[in-house]
Amino acid sequence: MAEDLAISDVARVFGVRTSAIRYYEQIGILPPPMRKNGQRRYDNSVLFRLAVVQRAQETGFTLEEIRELFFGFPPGTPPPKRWHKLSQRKIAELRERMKRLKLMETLLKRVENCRCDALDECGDKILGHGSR
Amino acid sequence: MAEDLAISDVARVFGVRTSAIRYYEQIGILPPPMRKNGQRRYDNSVLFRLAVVQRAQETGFTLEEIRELFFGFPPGTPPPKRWHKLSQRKIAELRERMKRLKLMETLLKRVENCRCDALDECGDKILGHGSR
DNA sequence: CTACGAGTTCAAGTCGACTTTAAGTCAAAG
DNA sequence: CTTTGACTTAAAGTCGACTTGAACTCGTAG
Repeated sequence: MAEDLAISDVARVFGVRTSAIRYYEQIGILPPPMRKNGQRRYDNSVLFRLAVVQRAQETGFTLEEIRELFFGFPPGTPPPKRWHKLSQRKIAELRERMKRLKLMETLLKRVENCRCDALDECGDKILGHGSR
Repeated sequence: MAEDLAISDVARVFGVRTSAIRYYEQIGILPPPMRKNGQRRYDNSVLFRLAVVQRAQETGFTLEEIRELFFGFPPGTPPPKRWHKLSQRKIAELRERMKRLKLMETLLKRVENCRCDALDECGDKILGHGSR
């Protein structure tokens, strides 16, 4: 297995800039790695860690929440429990956002059928007949 | 009808701070109103304009796009045509975001059933069995 | 020896939509 | 006359996730 990765190697694997890796270290999401001549050298454990980080990001977690995932629980708390707690919150958030997106879509469709002459009048009508 | 509104009146009607009104003027979304003793005085046309702005915002347009809506078309372009052009883009964006949200939800649910011991291993599994 | 590329640090910049702050003006009330 | 409250301006601050820039150090190639 690959050991002794330079920061640029790690960055390349995940398609991010080296500055992002340093940033993650700075905010405490990646542990400070060992150094060779002052330069960071990573072993492949960082790859797994970054995989979790990236997937969690795609899944909609902020970096703050991701830190919580790693360090916000008493040591020994099993991962499923950790994920579970954060997921609950997140899923609720997602549902909320979905609802708002759907509302937007309806509004946009309604506005597409609008036939008024003045923009301001137009907005007034939409506003007047809004769904709440 | 109400004329000669102070900035605080306008702000109160729309539930925003006066600073927001000045900001809209600054970025060219509201026209500079007349002044009385150096202070802004609005007539009610600003109310219609702001109604459009607010509704457009709720609907997911950025202020930049809203300016485009007002000023980005040859004079005389009817409102429906204006809305139509922007809506097309926006609806596409919305669909894209919806898809991503749904993906997130599936991922979260999958991770809830995860039973691994180490967070890193856990992420690895999710990553390895990701849907793309 | 010198240049090169890749690494380092710390501070500052970016984006969007505002807000906050500091310092000043004005009219009405006490 | 002084205070109060609402207004004015320009500039700086906020949030999140980074990026960019300046100035510096390394080991290696020519």
